[in-house]
Amino acid sequence: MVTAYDVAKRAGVSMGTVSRYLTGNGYVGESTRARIASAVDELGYIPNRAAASLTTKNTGLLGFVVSDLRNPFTAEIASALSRNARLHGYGLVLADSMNDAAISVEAVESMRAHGVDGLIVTPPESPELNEALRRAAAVTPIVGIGLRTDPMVTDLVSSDTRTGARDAVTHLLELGHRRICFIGSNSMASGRYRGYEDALTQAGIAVNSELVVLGDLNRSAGYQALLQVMTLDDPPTAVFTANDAVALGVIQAAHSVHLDVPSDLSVVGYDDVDLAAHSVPPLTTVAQPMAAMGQAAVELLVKRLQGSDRDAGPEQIVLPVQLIVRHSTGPAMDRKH
Amino acid sequence: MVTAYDVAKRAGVSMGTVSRYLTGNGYVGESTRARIASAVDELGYIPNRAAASLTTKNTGLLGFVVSDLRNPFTAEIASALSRNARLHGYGLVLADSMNDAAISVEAVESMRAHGVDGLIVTPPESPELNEALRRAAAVTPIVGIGLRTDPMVTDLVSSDTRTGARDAVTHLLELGHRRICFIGSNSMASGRYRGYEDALTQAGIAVNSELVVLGDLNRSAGYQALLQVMTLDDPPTAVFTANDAVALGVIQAAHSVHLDVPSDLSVVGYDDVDLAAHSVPPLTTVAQPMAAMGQAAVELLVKRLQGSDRDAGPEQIVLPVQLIVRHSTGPAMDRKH
DNA sequence: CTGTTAGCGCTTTCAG
DNA sequence: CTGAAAGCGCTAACAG
Repeated sequence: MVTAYDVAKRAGVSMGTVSRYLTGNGYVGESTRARIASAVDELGYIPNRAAASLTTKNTGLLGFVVSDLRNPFTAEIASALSRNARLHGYGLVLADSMNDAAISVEAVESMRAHGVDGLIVTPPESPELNEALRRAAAVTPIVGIGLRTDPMVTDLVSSDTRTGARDAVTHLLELGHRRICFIGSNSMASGRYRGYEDALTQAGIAVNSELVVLGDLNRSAGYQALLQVMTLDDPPTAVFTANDAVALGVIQAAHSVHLDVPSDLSVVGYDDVDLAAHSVPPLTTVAQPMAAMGQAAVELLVKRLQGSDRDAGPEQIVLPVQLIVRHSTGPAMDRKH
Repeated sequence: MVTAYDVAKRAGVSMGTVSRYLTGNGYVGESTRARIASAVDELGYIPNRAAASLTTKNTGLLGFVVSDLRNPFTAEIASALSRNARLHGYGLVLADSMNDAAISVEAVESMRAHGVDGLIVTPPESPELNEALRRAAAVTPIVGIGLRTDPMVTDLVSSDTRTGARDAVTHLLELGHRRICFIGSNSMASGRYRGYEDALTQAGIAVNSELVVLGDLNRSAGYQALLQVMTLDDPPTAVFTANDAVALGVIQAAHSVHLDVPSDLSVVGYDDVDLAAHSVPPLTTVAQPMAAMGQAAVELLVKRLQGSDRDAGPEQIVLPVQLIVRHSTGPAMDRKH
């Protein structure tokens, strides 16, 4: 292995000088600089960051504990993180927890052992993880992406779900829909539900609990939910769902009962997964700015790492979301005939 | 920061003993062991692997330079790598090159600087990368996933593309198709094309160059290609494409000219991307064993790292591929009427 | 079974 | 502007 010492010897200088050259701390004469430079590449020298970290206390590594890499959503965030970490001179250590709390905790510890300078985490799902993060936060800046941790020990990057949902429902309202169904997860406190309420309220329409169905967030849940609401005396003409999977299930259910989307029923999803653009009809949905979220997360972390606000209180960044109108939504039809 | 020294002090032993306890090398008495154990967790001690690496020469880190994380394909491999690395006690450093050769090279160097014990790389696309890998290979075991590097310096994990393609075409043949079109990329040397040839030859059918169209591997290329072959005097009744995107384009084109899939035209794709299961009709396609490939890559690397065959010649693992029959293929129809 | 003692490769004072 | 020297946290002989 070629070390800084070898470089020093070859360039005829001391190790201290080589180090100053490499780190950019302290002066190095013009000609010395040149000699070191050529020694470096003649030898193919690559500095050992682990050794450096021993004195500098940082490894140049950022950790990312991701809930599920196979989700295109988080994969895109991971991609953005990799890119932005690189742009700031950091490497990225990745651990896919596959939605398993125990693995997440293990991953956080492992990353601490590897001395990551900062940590990025997507949806902290469990008390144990929260606890592990709390411990880690004492040593290392952490930023969460997406959901908020319970005791909010970390910085947070999220998107403006509530506004996104409001926009989606407003879009439906503007198309003339009045009976708009919400199919979502169990939390009425979710931004998606609140945005739905906001839009209706703003339009002077009361929320009708018959039109709100809460359950799992997958295709079959959407399928069932739609069949259920269509049995109402006065069924909805549009539905807003908490995610695209549900929306796709809704569309499928609609077809199964010979309802055309969008002429008989408009549906808007949430997330803009890959599938959304290719469903039939292509899905109107709300896209989260994944790349921007990844970038914001890295920048937040780097600011903590390099800035003076190392110990400032938790910060939160909320990014705007975008309604993407495709072909699953259309004008409300008069149900009379 | 709490160090091994603190633990030693608290447990009333020497650092050497703590080290032996931690690494498992050498004997540590029962009671001593217990005292160290409690000191460790009272203090919340986490060993510093970077420091350890200084003497052990390994960091417990595996590097993964991925061609494009947003491809569900490689994302799944990344997920498998993360999982298997963890199972073997390694962390995973990830760099998404976004198909950029310069970034790939930079990533390889960065990983060397971080001292990864081994490197995993998906499709080495450029001469520069090949060169960087060649340099790195002198120091670190490398395994490629997918394509082969030009001078084959690295171990390789791939899937049996040729057989997969042959199976796909044979499936079409068994359905009675005789005029089967191949839509693929520019390389006739590709396994996919060769598998197509194999199957036809085996069935005693000559390859008809009219039915082979080579070009880009995306949706619109597939769309165009189909339109083109359908203008032949005797158009194909089935098409085998080099990937799912192309297949989806083909289906779209078929619909646009009022051809029903599969009754008028059968189509089979390659890759089994997420979309494939959800297209209309769901796509018959060939799935690569991504998870198995990730696992094989890690195991190959770990074997090099821990085994005695550190310097054995390059090894190659070819994993079997699986034809997934869905609904885009059906019996050949007589074109007479 | 356990303590002592050299380093590992690099950064960082501190003198020159 | 540059050299010398003292560690950083840990492991690996080597004695005992």
